[in-house]
Amino acid sequence: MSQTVDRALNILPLLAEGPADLGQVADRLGVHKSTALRLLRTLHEHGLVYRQSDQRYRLGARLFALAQEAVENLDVREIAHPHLVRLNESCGHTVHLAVHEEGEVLYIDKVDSRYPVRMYSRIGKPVAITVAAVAKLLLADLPDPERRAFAEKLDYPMYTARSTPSAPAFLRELDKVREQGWATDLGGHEESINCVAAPIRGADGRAVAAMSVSAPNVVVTEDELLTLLPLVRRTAEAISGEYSGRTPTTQSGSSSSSSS
Amino acid sequence: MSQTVDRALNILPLLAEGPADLGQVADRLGVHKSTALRLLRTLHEHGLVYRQSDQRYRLGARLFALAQEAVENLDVREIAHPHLVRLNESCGHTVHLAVHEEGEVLYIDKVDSRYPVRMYSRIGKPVAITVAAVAKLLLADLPDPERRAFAEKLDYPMYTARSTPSAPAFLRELDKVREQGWATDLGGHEESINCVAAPIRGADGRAVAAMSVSAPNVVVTEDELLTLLPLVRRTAEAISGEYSGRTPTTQSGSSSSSSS
DNA sequence: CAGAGCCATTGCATTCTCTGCAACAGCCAT
DNA sequence: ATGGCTGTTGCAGAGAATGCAATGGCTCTG
Repeated sequence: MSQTVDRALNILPLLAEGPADLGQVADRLGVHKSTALRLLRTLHEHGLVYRQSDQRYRLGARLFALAQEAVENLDVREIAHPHLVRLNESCGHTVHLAVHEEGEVLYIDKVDSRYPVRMYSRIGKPVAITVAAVAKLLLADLPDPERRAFAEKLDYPMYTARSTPSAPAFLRELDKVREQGWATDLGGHEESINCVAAPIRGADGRAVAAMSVSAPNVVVTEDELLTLLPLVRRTAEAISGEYSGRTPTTQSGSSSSSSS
Repeated sequence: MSQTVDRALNILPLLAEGPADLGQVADRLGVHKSTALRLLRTLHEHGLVYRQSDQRYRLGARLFALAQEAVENLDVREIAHPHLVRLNESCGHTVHLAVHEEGEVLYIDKVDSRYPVRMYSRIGKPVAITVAAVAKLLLADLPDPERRAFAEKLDYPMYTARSTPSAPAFLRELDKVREQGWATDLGGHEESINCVAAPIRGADGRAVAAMSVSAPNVVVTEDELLTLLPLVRRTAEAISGEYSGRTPTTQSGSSSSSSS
């Protein structure tokens, strides 16, 4: 809608691939160097772009701050977090919280007591939408025609032999998920990883988020993981209750701490 | 430099404060609603802004993805990470990695084996620049006049009684830090938290990053924490060596995994 | 049920901003 | 020195963004 802004914003994903100099940016944008320069300058002033010592441009620091503020403003996350922690404490497995946004499903929170390595790297990342348990729940909740249209547009990569192979299979799966009110991913994305998920619903009954517990085969079998289903569903229910205002919000939110 | 882009980008921090509707955005931007609408649309198309069900706008998902890619492209981080993990394994405390960028010092990595809660929330967040050990190291490395000018412009909030109170005190501290090649933060930000930090230097000797180990008083005393100093410095040295190409980069980088 | 009021949205003419060009400056390598 | 490479700036023209006013959808109210 706005050419200038459009061009400027196209620079961001471009730089996300790696640092680039003025010429490269101008070329890939299809504009004159001077134009690219001015766009980069504006981005720079806003801190979205950083100029490193070799004069090349990189994505800047403000981007982190913005992304962080964005995630902190998601009220579902705020409410859900203590529940996720509690669930994690009682079962020990990885717990995820995800939402549906603009055709993508992405993690907005995660608690993992065992593998702290690179934990943050998953938050904000779109999930494998055709296989992830949380994705199934969120998509199953869409109105019929929309769901159908969406399923048609998807790719169905075979991450493993148990991945969802096609749109019809996916739609069948969604029907089942909607029916039973919970979902699983049994090795559909990574051979050795299973998940159980339950939806979090707002006051109007629509799924606003979904949560899941994931564990590798080597720790618990599929059957053992399914044992946790009632607990997961209860947790999701508790969050739903609080989110939709039915429950008086047990205690106040968390605080923060810090260090250097 | 570019009015349109400038306006569009001003929307982002505005929305970071919380969701807003078209009218509010237009007002705070000082432009006509139709203009604001078109800007928001453009941002929307790029996924930087999300329109929630009540028609109000929020920061969008793409922001996460971008911030994530940005952080993954920071090569210091890539190289440092395994070292940080190893250090964390051997001492058990929180380990941070930070860089200096555009007048801010921010964490770009963190390993924390004990408190998985909200781990990610610290990454990308600007540190308390007047007290954090990593900030002292990075600023101590600036050329004299620049350092001086920068120190003058800072605020010196008294987080605790031991916070750096003023620019002169800060500059003295930086001199000391530069002298000794390492830094501490002893309760300067949070009464009960101490840190020890060491710089990571590139081939030209300039500090490209700094790392620290932090622990609360209740776990280890100041003196005990200082015991770790040699280990921290050795780790920083190892990372420096690898980053500047002196060391043959032990093994290859990491991979990724996933779940749902 | 009608009507008022609010908000988002659109078409259009005007105007102002952005664009691309060309010239300039700094840097490195030849 | 000199040529080529990069980033940078001034300028005039052109195209794009702007604000206005009018429309359409919605909810709240009488």
